[in-house]
Amino acid sequence: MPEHNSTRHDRDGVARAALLLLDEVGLADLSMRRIAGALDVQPSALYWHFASKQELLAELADRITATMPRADADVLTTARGIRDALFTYRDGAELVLSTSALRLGSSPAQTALESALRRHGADDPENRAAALLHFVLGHATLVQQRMHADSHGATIGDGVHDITAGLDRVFDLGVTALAGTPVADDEVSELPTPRRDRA
Amino acid sequence: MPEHNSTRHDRDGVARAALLLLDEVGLADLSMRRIAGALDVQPSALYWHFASKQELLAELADRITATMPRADADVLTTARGIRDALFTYRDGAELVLSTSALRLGSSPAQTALESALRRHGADDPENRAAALLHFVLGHATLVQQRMHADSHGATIGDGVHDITAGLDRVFDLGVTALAGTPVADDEVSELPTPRRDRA
DNA sequence: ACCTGAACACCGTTCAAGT
DNA sequence: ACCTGAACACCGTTCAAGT
Repeated sequence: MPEHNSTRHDRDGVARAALLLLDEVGLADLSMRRIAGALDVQPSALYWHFASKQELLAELADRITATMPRADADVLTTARGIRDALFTYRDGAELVLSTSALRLGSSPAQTALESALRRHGADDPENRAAALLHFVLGHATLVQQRMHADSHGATIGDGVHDITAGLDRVFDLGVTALAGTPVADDEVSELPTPRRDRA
Repeated sequence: MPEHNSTRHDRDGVARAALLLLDEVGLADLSMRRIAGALDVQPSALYWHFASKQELLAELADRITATMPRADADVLTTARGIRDALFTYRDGAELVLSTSALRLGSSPAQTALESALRRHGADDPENRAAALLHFVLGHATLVQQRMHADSHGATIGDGVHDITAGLDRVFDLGVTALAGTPVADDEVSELPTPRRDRA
């Protein structure tokens, strides 16, 4: 059921319609002509609001990653927040990955990871944050593609549960390992990390 | 300069031409019509060898990942070998990532990582291998896109050296962290679960 | 076994012209 | 400020027909 707006549109409206359509049809079928159709408008009309499809996709990627988690969360929670933001829209991870080639060091996601790592007392927080982001993007892209493939592919038994659970374990293991062991407790002047003496 | 073969082609020849063309024009411009043109053939001729473009791309991805490193290498060497295989062709990482949604647990890359992890004495080698592969794919995709973006984008000074070097550090840090600390040396005999009593 | 020729239903993008 | 209409140079895929 199309939108049928008799009003004219602005940049925000176009982006919102495109995001809705992305969730319906997926990235491969998200054409300028389809977006125009959803807005009851000629394809050429979109080029008043965006210079190119690439620019429109970049806007969508920015909107997807704009939903960033609490600023005071720990590393695992922050990483999960990023992953879940990518999961909010169909093919969100692939879209962000395709788009985030530029501006590698400045994304809000990487910033959030970096400060969480600093609170955690990890060494080399900049590079660790980058590695963590690369892992999350790769992982989320693969998981999302697999979900899509399973949904209309040959489903053998009910292995879906096991697969999803297994992938969640892979995610937690990856994030935990990449967060790193905090540096020696007595070296951290400002934020004394809890010592593990409960064994 | 096109190929100009007057002979007919087989599946292997089509795949090789496509791989060559991929390196020249990149994934976005790798159309069936262009591949056909490189072979001096009508586009429809390709459909005798491959059922769809998707199937052809999957074949290319398989060929890219078929170059796997020595079977007895350590984890870092194995991971670097996978990354370098992805770097062999333009957009190789993106292509493999797009294609490897299916058959997640059976790739030769993951198998190589898993046995390297076992030799390293890491715990939970299956999930670690998966996490490692996700990281390598995400990292390589981002690096490769950035290389492409830099090559015809706004280059500020000579920051390319620093960027590449920084990304290499991120890669090594990520792989090392994901490889995990080996379990205590004297516990590794058969497989008795290690008790952590070294604190 | 391998390819041509023609067709079908699509693409992104540009640009004069309308309101 | 926002859109139409028409055009241009492309896509992937199918299918009868050729050799």
